[in-house]
Amino acid sequence: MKKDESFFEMVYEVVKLIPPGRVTSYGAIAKYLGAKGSARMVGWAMNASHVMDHVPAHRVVNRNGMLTGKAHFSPPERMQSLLEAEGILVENDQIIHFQQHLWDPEKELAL
DNA sequence: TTCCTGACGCTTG
DNA sequence: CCAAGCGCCAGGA
Repeated sequence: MKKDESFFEMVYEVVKLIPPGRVTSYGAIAKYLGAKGSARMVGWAMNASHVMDHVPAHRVVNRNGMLTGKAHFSPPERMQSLLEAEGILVENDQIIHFQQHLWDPEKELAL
């Protein structure tokens, strides 16, 4: 992997690799990047994602499958709409069958 | 250069 | 079981 890029750029690549209808957690990405304890960095990177590149940040949620970052979308409901458009049911800002849609980079990419 | 903040996660009370 | 606090790393002021 390219490590010359900033931390958030690496996060973008992983998020972009998330297939439609799948979701992942900040911690999973952080762990995959080696910053297992720094899930916040992933979320922080996502915040800049909407400014840097078109990253499917709506496919990234916290470890509970809760749309904690929805507030950063425009409008916030956009996040849930995008997820439901991919076949992911969301209720009360929480993904239904989160584990079922979970896409773990360490498992899927099996690096 | 130093201090503060942040779309999280885990441990402890 | 529910609530609160600390720890993580990087960027901006």
